[in-house]
Amino acid sequence: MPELPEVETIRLGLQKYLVGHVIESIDIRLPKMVSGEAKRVKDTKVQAIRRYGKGLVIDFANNYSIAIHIKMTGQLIYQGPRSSLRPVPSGTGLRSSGQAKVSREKVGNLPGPHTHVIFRLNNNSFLYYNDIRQFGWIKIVPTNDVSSLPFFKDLGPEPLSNLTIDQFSSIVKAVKSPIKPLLMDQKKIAGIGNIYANEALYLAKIHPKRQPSSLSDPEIKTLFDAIENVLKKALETGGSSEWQYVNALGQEGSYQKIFQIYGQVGKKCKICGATIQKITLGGRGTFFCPACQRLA
DNA sequence: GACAATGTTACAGT
DNA sequence: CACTGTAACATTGT
Repeated sequence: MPELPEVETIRLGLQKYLVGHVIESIDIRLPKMVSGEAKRVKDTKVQAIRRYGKGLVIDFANNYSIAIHIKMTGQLIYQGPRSSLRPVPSGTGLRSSGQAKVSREKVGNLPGPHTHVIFRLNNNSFLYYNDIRQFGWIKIVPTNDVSSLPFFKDLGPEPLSNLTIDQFSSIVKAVKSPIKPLLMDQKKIAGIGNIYANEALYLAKIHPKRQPSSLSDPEIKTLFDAIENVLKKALETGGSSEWQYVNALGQEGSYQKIFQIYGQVGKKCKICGATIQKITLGGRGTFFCPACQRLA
């Protein structure tokens, strides 16, 4: 699911296959998914792919950009020659070409019934935007305007790059909502969603309902480290493909195979053997070990 | 049929 | 205005 590790994995794929190429045509099958003038990003080179939290930005040489949010069920899938103009770092879960195993179950033939936008590129390749629930959006805007778009405007710091422990500590101490909704608040910290909030709190042995102001400094540091460890591990394994998520080549990640707490209701805690419980918090499914993650 | 599903976002209430 | 909590968006699967 598209949280920071999943969106970053997609970004690495798009960077590898799109940069340097040119969009020749854009087929918008579901107009409500797209805003702005599509013609602005035709016939100009893709320069870079950026990610902020769970948002993606494709920058073009003419200073226009495509901003994309795939929300819960969006997929961005590249089909075409796998010639790369720049290397992809290893250990990112993006399997090398040749060995690629596209998830037929999650992708199917393209375009499919949930393909809403099709980009055709100059090297005989295609980028498909699929989205079952149609919650996502694609916005074509001048590059300078991206940072003032509603989603990007108020985005908090990046947990894997510019978030410091001091900053995290002051954010935590200032908030009155329980700790789990805080972790998922994109305005406070960018990129953490329901799965990794659950996993990080379990790893840090902190109850999802704990009041942030009640956390000790060591607990805050432990949580800070847990967030980093969980997100890095998820990146290494290509993200979680519990539902629709696949990378830019249509391949699944494997982090869902090592979920410690998310979705594990009724199973035994691997640390203490207690039965994992599920509650609803902030409208989201919340999983925790009642023994390891105590409220008091 | 009821319910839940990775995420924002608009709205109501304090 | 700032903050917090809840429902809504649309579709699929159990």
